[in-house]
Amino acid sequence: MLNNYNTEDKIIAAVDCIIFGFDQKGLKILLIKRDFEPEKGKWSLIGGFLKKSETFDNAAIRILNRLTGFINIYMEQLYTFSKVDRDPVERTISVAYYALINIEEHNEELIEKYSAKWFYVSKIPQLIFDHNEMFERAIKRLRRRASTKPIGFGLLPEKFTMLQLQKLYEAILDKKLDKRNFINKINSLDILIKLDEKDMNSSRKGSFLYKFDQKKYEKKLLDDFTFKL
Amino acid sequence: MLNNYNTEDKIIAAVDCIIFGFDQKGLKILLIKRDFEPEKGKWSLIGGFLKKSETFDNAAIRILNRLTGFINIYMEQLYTFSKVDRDPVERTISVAYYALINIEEHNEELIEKYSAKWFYVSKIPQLIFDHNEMFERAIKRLRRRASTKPIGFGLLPEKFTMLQLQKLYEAILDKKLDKRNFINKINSLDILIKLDEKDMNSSRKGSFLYKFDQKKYEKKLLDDFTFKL
DNA sequence: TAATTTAAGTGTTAAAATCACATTTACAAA
DNA sequence: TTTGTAAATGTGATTTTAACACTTAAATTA
Repeated sequence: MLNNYNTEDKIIAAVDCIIFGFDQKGLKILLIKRDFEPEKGKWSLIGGFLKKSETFDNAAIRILNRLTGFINIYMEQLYTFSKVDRDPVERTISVAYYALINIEEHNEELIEKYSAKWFYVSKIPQLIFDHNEMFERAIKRLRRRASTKPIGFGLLPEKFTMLQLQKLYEAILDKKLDKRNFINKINSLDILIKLDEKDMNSSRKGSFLYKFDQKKYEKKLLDDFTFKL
Repeated sequence: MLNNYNTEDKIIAAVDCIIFGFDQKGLKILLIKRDFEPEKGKWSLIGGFLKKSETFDNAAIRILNRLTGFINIYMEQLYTFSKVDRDPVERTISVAYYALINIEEHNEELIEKYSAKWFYVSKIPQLIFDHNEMFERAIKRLRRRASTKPIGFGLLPEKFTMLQLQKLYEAILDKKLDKRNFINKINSLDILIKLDEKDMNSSRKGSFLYKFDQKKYEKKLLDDFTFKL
């Protein structure tokens, strides 16, 4: 005899995404002005509801894609939030994800269509529901993760300078780093490709561009290598 | 006008607990023989369903308490599993938690009542649904967490010897540690209280017992102290 | 009560990683 | 060709980690 769980409560499950981006001035997240009640007009994370036929990962990708147009970005499940009254309309649980995107490549039109806006992480407004809590957890996780896995590269353009990379890590880790020590450390990891090209925007001398060497990194992983910054 | 989410899918939400314990021979988890279909008779994590009126944390505590009688133990949300067909009966998502308990104090009767059994982590049988995957994720998390937070103490009796503590960390981290280096390291953290008592079971000389000094640890935390093992 | 047995307790040294720090170089613009 | 600007580069001091073996305390037994 199959038990059919008939007596169990059913609830609505949502997904919310903390989308990180990075520009010269620092780390940001993408927020939207909520266009429906409750809390219409307030700032909110990007979210949506789970369909019966998909996983939370699927839902997160679907939702992120709808807003940004991106299809292949770093995304990780963060935590599941379930305070009973977190959504005033109805009992809803929400699985939060965080994503890292290259801010230069996002789709302007979509951003506009959804009245989305980038906010520096030091200036996040009050958000609906428990979204501030979600953000706090996300940035904590990002800080830990970025110092043990090379996920940060997802926030940069494909080609970047050492200084950009350093500024990125300074933004993520929220502390100043020493230039020489940083470069020495990165070089010792030996997971970047130094290109012949230079970025001539920042100085007369120009600074060399680098790429992250995904293949080399994966090969090293097999050899018990750990990224540690 | 309040949107009421009427058109959204509703699903059943479950909680599953990976319960860690520790004895002289190593790290273990508590499993039960499932007494209802589907998969009746197979080994499974301890689980239950989320009620509309509780959070996942509440549900996890309730479920754990029903089985072990414990009320105040280290427990942490791990990950949310949502493969569409993970439960063959019905679409169900499950939030996994892991808990650390002092194996000596658990309630024998309850264990028997639920046909529960301890399994060494190196000898976990095939479990129902995606429970093996849950276990793998739990032990990975435990390993990381135990080396940055002093959670391991939850697995030991209140008073313990240095050797017990070392064996515990060897079991968690799954590697041999050097006795002198381990003691030096622990002592340098300065978060244990050395008692006047000795444990005379293990040797003629007897070995001193220690307690974890929660208050001192918390005070140090304020001072930007990090546990690192 | 002296000798034996057993695990507990204890420090030092070498190697590696981290940290602090200042000058030279390449290039464009004037 | 001189000047201005940011990029590029290396060394020594300090701290942390890792390897390693003998002495001590106490119960047991001869």
